[in-house]
Amino acid sequence: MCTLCVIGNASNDCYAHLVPPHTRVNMADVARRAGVSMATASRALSNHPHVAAETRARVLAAAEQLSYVISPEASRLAGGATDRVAVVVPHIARWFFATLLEGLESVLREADLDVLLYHVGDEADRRDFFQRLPARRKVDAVVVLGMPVRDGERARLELMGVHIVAAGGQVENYPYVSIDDAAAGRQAVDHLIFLGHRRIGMIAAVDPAEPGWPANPGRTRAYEQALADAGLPADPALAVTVPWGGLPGADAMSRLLGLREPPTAVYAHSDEVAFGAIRTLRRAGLRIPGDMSIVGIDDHPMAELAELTTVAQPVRDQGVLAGRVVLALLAGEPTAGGVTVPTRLVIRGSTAPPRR
Amino acid sequence: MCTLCVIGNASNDCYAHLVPPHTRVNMADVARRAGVSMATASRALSNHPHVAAETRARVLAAAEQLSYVISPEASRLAGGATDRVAVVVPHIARWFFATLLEGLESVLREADLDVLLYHVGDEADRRDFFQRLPARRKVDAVVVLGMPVRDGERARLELMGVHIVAAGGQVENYPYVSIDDAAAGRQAVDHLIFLGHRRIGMIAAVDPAEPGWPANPGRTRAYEQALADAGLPADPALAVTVPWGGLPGADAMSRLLGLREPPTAVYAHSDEVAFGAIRTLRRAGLRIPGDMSIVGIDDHPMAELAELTTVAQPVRDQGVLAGRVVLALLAGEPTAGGVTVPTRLVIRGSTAPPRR
DNA sequence: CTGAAATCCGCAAACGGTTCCAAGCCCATC
DNA sequence: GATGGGCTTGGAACCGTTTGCGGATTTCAG
Repeated sequence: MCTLCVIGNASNDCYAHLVPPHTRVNMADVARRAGVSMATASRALSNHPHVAAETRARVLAAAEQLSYVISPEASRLAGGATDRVAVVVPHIARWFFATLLEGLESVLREADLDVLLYHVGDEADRRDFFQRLPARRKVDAVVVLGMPVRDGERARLELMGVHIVAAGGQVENYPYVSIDDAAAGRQAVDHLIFLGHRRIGMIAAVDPAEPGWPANPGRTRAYEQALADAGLPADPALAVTVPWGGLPGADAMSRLLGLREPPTAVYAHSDEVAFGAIRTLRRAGLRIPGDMSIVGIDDHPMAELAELTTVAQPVRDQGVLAGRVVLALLAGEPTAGGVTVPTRLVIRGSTAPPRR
Repeated sequence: MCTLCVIGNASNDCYAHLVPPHTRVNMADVARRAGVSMATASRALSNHPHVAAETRARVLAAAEQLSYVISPEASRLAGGATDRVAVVVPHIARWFFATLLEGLESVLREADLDVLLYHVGDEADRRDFFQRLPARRKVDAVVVLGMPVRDGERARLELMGVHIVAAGGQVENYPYVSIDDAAAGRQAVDHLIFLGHRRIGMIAAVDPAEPGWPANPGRTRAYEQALADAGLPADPALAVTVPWGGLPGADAMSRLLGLREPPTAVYAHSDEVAFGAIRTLRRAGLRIPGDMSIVGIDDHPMAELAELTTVAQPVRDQGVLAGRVVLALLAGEPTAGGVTVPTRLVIRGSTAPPRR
């Protein structure tokens, strides 16, 4: 049955009772109807202790009957929380960030917190965001998704005076949740080494919107380290860095194929980049994994369709965990400094021992 | 130079002057410093007319020096707008919706409007959203992205008393921006027919979160109509409907291949579904387009990498246009009832004349 | 130089809640 | 049977802006 319904309508699609917006009812109306003071009404509605159960019920009933909704502005102004959290993302449309966001939103929504979305893409956006702090005074917490934050920017952020949480990124100054990039990279490269590859290429990706920044350091270091640990020579020509994306990935693979002595396997920093690489191989008439093995990171949904071996990371979960951290912070509970979620190698059809 | 800077710091990375959050300055402080009343300060800050230029400048200067930020709550409470718009999406992480959102966010952000994100996925979410109207009293407008809205739900939405805009979907009751699905479908199917295919399959997709709803009617009708117009027989076995997604797409193609007389070409309602179909074909050892042509709709970024022929729709643009409509509505300008953006066939390597 | 019109500006009343403080009440304890 | 203490409840002071209204000042034609 419709929870707001006055007339006991049994249908869930009861829309009859809701008053039109110009008939704004406020807490005073509710209080009057319940025969209590506003103070009591306020306490009853916001679940404060020290309100007689019977009184609370009466207030709640009155509120329902009037289909009263609290004014968030007034509430906040008078000292309450905003019940809003800002989410800052460098890319909205990329699978990784969108999925992170989806997980985060779900737990925030469940806790009745509103999500304010801030897209901070290129350098201009950053400057604007951290300088103007458009979220200032508007939120109880801010979550930074998959995005490095510079020292100066951190200083600004902190001036907002709210909780800060990081997820899916390389920020460790705040409570964070992310994977261990170095470990993930090792899983990928070690797999290739285990298969017997000795000449392994790497396609590293940098954010096209932030060309100045280095590619993911953990994933890069993992490659170098794995090679070193296996006693394999490090050939700088085998490591190519391109902007993030499928097409650049395709280019990168072209460069690798143009080498006098191309690799027999390639480790890509991300699945999307790997997909591009695959296209180049297919166009070149090369077989995967026969002529070339390739492994990515992420386990993008398309990886399964492309039969791509990859290192899976629980993206949505990271968002969910970040949301829980926010909730804990808001509740004043102590939280662990950071959470690292595990990754795992998913072997599909794109990797095999090198042809001898 | 830093726009907030009091001390004339030439660097853009000047963070020194911002006061910590506990030193909250309010408009009274600004007014005092500028030597005017709060009323004048308010008018100056919100760009009202009838404020002497010199006075305004003085107020603005005072505000800068104190690094004052207006309290949105108080402002709203006293009668201003919320400067927030709710965006309702059925899926956050899918490319189509995320891209729409990205476009929308960019123009809203530019207009200094905040974006409140509401994920309304399955039936339970819908019920909750439309019943509780969690966005009520919180926004100046709501944008519904790529999502049908039932009549009863519309009634609820309208009770919010704010502007409503639809984008990327099949809603025509509000100002909307979308493609012509029927036309897009025709472009895809007509292309196959033009190539000489006479036995054409269709993979229609329904939202897995809303299994009760039909697949996109425009795209379905386009298929039937195109066949009819070309004088081709309509074989019901050739039209299979599956939940949206790559894996279901793969299943669908399996079913099509299991037919006594399989099609020579397949029209998929969306690229993602087509990708799944492609995997099945590849696993079956069939060649594309040699043994089977396939065309999708969307021009997903991956389509280029998969060499998929598809009907491109300007997704981001639809979001941008929807944002402009919101702005116009908020400004009180009259707006056209709806905008239909064009689609175009992008021929890649997945289609060719049937083998004879 | 004068008077009216056009601008500017300040006062104070909302806007819709939250919460401190104190008063009223009931009940158990001494 | 009085006293003390714990729940409940109401009164009222904010929270930080916007804005209608009226007074003050400037502008400009006559």
